[in-house]
Amino acid sequence: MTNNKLLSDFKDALRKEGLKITPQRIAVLEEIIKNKGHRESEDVYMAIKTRKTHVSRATVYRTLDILVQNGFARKLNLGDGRARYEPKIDSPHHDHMICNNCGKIIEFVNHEIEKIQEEIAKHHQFKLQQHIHQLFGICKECQ
Amino acid sequence: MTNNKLLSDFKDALRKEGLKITPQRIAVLEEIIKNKGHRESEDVYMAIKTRKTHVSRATVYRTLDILVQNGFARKLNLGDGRARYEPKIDSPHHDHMICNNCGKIIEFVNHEIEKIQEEIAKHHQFKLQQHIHQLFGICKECQ
DNA sequence: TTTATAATTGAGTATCATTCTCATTTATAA
DNA sequence: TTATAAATGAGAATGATACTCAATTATAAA
Repeated sequence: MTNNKLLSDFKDALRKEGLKITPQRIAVLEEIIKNKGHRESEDVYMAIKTRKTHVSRATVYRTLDILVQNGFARKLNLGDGRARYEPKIDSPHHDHMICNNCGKIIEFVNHEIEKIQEEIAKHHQFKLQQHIHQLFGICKECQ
Repeated sequence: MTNNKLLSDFKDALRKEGLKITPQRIAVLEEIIKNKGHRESEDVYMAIKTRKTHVSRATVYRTLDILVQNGFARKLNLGDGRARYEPKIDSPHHDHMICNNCGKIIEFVNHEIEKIQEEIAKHHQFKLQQHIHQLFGICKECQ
């Protein structure tokens, strides 16, 4: 998926929701899909501010919410009090391994776990909507 | 494990750490092992305050940390900005299913997932220390 | 048992990410 | 071009948790 396609998808989504297409919203989308991954709101705010578009922290938070709500981004809670945002497009579902020493984030995918999860939910007649699966420890480089 | 045994274990742990045995610390332990599970700090604070021992929020937070550090309690991050604490004694390792509607917390155990997790970590030469595995959705009663 | 003292406590303040408020600005439909 | 509802931004509010420091207390030693 090209960035142009993404951009127009985002504009479509905004229209569909009755939201306006503003330079700030476009800038947040562009910053997020740069695919540096796992960005903090403050990060995104600073990057946009430094580069070109005038934006406020409030608008960054608001736009990140829109991105999450419309499936363009995923919001991660790594337990340190600061949310992270990653682009959701083109990236298959994955979970995260976080280094307790250097903070590095490694993505992992495991279909077996996904399957077992679903079985567990089913067994409890629980309608599974999302999940968080994070492994914390010390990465290869930090040992 | 009786509560008396637990109490004396806690006292031993405090001594071992060079910490003093205070009524406030004992009260926090007692409140946590009541096994209502998944207690918020504010909960614990109110319960102790209402019943008997004079205690402050600060001391509750400090003591909960001591309990976690010494393996008497586990701290949960459910993504809503308020930590939960559960007694760790006698309870086998488990993860949590959280109802997005009513907030109910259901515990689940799955050894297969634990095993796969370890394999994933090993594969990345990652030294696994803790993990978070939470399933969010709608519980049986809320459907 | 008393004393000395370092640890603990509590009240209130600080912090920090995030959300809210509301006056001003702007995108967009007509 | 205009009208207007939505969006924005600056700063204040929020809420959980951590910090500060003077007063209190547990405990080891006398």
